[in-house]
Amino acid sequence: MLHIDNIEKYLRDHEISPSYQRKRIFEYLYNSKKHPSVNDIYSFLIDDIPTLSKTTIYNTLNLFIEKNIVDSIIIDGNELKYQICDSKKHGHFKCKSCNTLYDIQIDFDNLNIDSLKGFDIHEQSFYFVGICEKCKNNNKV
Amino acid sequence: MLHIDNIEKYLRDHEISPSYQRKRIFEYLYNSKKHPSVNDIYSFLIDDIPTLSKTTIYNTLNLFIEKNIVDSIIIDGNELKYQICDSKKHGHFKCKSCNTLYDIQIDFDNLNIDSLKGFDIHEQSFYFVGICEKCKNNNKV
DNA sequence: TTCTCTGCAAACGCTTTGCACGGAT
DNA sequence: ATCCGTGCAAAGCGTTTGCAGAGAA
Repeated sequence: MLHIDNIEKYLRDHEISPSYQRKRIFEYLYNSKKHPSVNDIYSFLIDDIPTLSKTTIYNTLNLFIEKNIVDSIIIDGNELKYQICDSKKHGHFKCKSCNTLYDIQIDFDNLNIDSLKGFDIHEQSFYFVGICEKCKNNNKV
Repeated sequence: MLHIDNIEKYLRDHEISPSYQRKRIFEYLYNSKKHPSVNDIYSFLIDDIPTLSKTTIYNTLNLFIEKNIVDSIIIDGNELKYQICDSKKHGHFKCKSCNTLYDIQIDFDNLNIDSLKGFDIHEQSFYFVGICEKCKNNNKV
């Protein structure tokens, strides 16, 4: 797991001038165990920053993506989710019942997929949808 | 690869009354090597069926999905792509250069991912983005 | 007739764009 | 004074919904 002890420095190191909004958005992403959407970020920060607009969140996230410190993922097709880039590649499992998005560690390097021979891979994504163990036990789905 | 020799019967067998539009949309999906979007289907069929509307394509595809004969996939986050359901699970590789979407055969059963133990998996998706061999050779990207 | 299918028009939700104000340097 | 970040308002785009007319049985 990526460890950052100084967000302001981290942003500067990635050529991002650390405005208050940008720091708070990054901080929320960094501390979040989930993979928040723009609305999640907005709902969380609006109490602290009453003037905050979603445009700023979109601007900021797109800047972060451009500077390669944040990734966007899409599971359902409705809204984008964001997460701090992590060198360790992982996939996702989305529980249909509780809507939790779990990180799934996958050893991509050992996949050895024949049909990918000769292709340059820049990005990869792997996800599952189903029912998580917790919901299976609680709700007997 | 799924083989269907009578589309009308295939639709009836899946509780779908085979209207002309539905047959043509299914036929296009079935013959298409790509994974067409609604716009792809519309562009292809509009010459033959000048009254065709995108609403009908959406209606039809959603009906097909409901009846489990078509899957929708999303790679980029902008528009949905559709494909005939195939029992053999596969992933996708999207070439950034030529925008081709390749099917990638993956042995999902042998993945043995520890963190998925105890989870019920209903859907799974696996994709890569990068440069395909053809584009590497042609354009020396 | 009755029921289903089609397709126009409008609505919807997420994201982007245009632009002007305000703060920092 | 200049530059950059912010945020309102509007536009954009893919998809869904409302609804009425056409067509099948």
